[in-house]
Amino acid sequence: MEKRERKEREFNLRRAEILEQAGKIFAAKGFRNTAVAEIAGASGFAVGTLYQFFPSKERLYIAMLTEKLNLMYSSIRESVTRETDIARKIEVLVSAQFRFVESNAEFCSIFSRGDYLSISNSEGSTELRQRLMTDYAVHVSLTEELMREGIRVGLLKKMDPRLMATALRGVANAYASQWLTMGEGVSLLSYVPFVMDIFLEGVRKDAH
Amino acid sequence: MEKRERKEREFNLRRAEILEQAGKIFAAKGFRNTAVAEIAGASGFAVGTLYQFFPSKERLYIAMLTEKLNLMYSSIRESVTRETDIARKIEVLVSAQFRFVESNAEFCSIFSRGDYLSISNSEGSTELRQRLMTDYAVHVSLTEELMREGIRVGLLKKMDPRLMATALRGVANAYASQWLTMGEGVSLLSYVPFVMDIFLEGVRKDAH
Amino acid sequence: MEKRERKEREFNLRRAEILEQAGKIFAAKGFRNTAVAEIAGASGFAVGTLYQFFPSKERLYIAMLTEKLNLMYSSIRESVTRETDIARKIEVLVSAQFRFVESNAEFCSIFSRGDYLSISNSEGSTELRQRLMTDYAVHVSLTEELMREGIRVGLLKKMDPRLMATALRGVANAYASQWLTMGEGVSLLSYVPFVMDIFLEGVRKDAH
Amino acid sequence: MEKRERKEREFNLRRAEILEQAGKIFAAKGFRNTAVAEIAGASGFAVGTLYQFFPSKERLYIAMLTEKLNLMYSSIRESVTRETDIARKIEVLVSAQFRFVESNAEFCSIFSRGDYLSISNSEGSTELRQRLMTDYAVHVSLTEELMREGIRVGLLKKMDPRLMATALRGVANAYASQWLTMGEGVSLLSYVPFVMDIFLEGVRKDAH
DNA sequence: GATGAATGAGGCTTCATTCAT
DNA sequence: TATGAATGAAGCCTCATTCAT
Repeated sequence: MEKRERKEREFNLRRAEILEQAGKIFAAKGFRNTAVAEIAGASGFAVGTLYQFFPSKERLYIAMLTEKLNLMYSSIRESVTRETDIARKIEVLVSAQFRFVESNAEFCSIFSRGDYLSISNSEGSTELRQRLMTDYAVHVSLTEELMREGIRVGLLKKMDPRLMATALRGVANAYASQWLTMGEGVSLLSYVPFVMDIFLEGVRKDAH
Repeated sequence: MEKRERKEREFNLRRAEILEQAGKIFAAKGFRNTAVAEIAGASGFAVGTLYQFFPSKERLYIAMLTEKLNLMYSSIRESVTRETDIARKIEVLVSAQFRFVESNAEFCSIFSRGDYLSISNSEGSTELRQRLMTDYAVHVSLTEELMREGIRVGLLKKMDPRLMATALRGVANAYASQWLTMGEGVSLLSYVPFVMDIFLEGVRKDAH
Repeated sequence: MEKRERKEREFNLRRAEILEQAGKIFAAKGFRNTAVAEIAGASGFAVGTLYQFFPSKERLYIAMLTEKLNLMYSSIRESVTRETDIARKIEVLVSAQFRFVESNAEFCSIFSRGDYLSISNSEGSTELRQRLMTDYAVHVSLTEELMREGIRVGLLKKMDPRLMATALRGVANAYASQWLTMGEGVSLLSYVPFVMDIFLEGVRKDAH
Repeated sequence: MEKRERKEREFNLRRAEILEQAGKIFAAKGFRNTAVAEIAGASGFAVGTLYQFFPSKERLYIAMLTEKLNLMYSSIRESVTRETDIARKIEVLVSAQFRFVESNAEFCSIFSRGDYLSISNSEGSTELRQRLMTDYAVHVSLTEELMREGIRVGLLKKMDPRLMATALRGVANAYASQWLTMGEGVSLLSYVPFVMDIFLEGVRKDAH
């Protein structure tokens, strides 16, 4: 019987539609300023229907955040894996992030604004924090791993990989943030060379 | 008659106490999750009393944010002005920020979380955004100005000063953020040399 | 599908029930002295439910006032229109008003007390004032029109119709007010002949 | 020792000043919409000082109302007593009322709006109602007495004096109300002849 | 006696969640 | 299964009254 299967597909489609709309609205207005009714309206369902997909506003928020974030992390991981040269790997780490930010500007503003910590201090809060932290830690590990490899192969100087990783993320995030708020017509990707140049060579004038 | 003077001093003391407590609680729970009654309780006043110092929860929030931020900006500006060497100026730009972050960890987490955008879409919202933007723009200008001077005196290579300034802020903020969340026992200030090294020299291994 | 129709009917029934109870309580205690929770309780709904019918306490008050007032005005107008003789028209103007007052004693006490001006000086206030004034002006016009016609057909003496209309309303209102406050067992309608007699003939003893 | 005397005079002056300002503001905004602080400000005293003259907002309101009302009643009574002719007495009853309304327009609008019933249903309410009723009853008695005398001396036709009194007050009040709301440049007193004419002769055209 | 800052109960309104249809 | 009206707890703010100075 394929009925169950079709049902499940439909269920997932609806669930995705809700998450899609929720992402937009949460991104635009923040967690507390967003009413469940609004998300329901935007996704074409009744309020009560939302509660058949997600048991609470909080869990909907958490689901939206973690699923989308994991999309970003895995897309970055994939891109990096595809490269073999360590210099290219590092560059791709940045460009993959930038590509995601460009395609998900609204969503990313949640993080550039930190709204993800707006949920109450109840149980759910710590759970979300945990999941986000864990996912983030994985991403950080990846970056640090690349630094370590860079040192091993003689591309990078000897330095605590964690310090280098933090710096790289800092530069990348700064450009992403600036692009998100000031967002001129330019593509964020066009900044990748500058990120790499500053990160690798620094800004001091060469002594000749 | 010095009575008025004493009154005014007392008024300011109480106002400061409220701002102090409000800063802590807002930092911990965000704007929407913080109840006015909670701030009142923490600062030892009745709810109604708060409203003799601030006409609304929103204005209290705005006052807290802008006053504290300006404290940071002006302390940074002062420190920078005291130096004459451009390399030192840049270093002090970072260390002064780090010093402020260390002394105001809770407060700074508001920004590392972006909660400052949680206030409603009413009039106050745009006003706050304006003030914050303006203040921030001044700080950005200062950084860019230092970059420009660095180029002029031959310390920094020729590059868009804005790109360099963004990168510097990115690296500094990344270290500050990490320190805020992971906060080990180490002083944030001890990272200044690493920031400067990475920013100026980059992380590529020297060819010898 | 008649479901929507039934829903609408139910909606209107509930709305009417709320207006009914609101009318009673507002009449008894005035606008400011009446708590929304009280109306909710009296009409058997939760507080939040009221706000699905009326967007604010003020709008509920305005709705209650204007809808009921228009009921009175239109019932008076209808009664008057049904008559042809001008003397009868004038008499019916009074008796229709008295009949309404008898059936809506509580509501009318709002006006005999002027509570309708208790709402705040905000936007809503002027709007209500406008609507009431307009509706009232229409009623005054009707009365004056009758006076004018009375003069034309030779029933009434030549005098400013406005002065006569004001006097007639004054006498009628005085009886209604007295009945509302002192309200003995007698019907207010039984006073119509006295109103007419005094208004038409005056109280001076006939010279014979 | 005349110190006590001077004190008392001062006390009464201040008390009168407060009542004066309270009258204006209550008249303009109603009981519930008027803040004690506002009255204090207008009369140049601190809030706490008001409470040395009146134990509560409610009692201040009651004092203001009853004292001013008694002023009106007694001025009317005096004027009436000064006349000997019954026709003149009745006319003076109206003109004295009109004169008071003209000099105390703001205050009178309290009654033309019924705000005097806005105070809470607690103890004070019934007390105020009682006092107002009593005072009003005295005034009604006076009017009825005049009617009775008018009948006795053959000026008025035989009719229940109460019905006549009510009608007279109705006509007078209607003109006063209209003058209060529409208040053109004309003096209210100029309407006395019309009141008397309509009341005594009615509006029917004389058969000739 | 005069002051006005402090108090806190009480009011209006919002909105996440439930449940009868 | 989908709906959306009903619920009521919780939040922000006001203001009559008190009391330390």
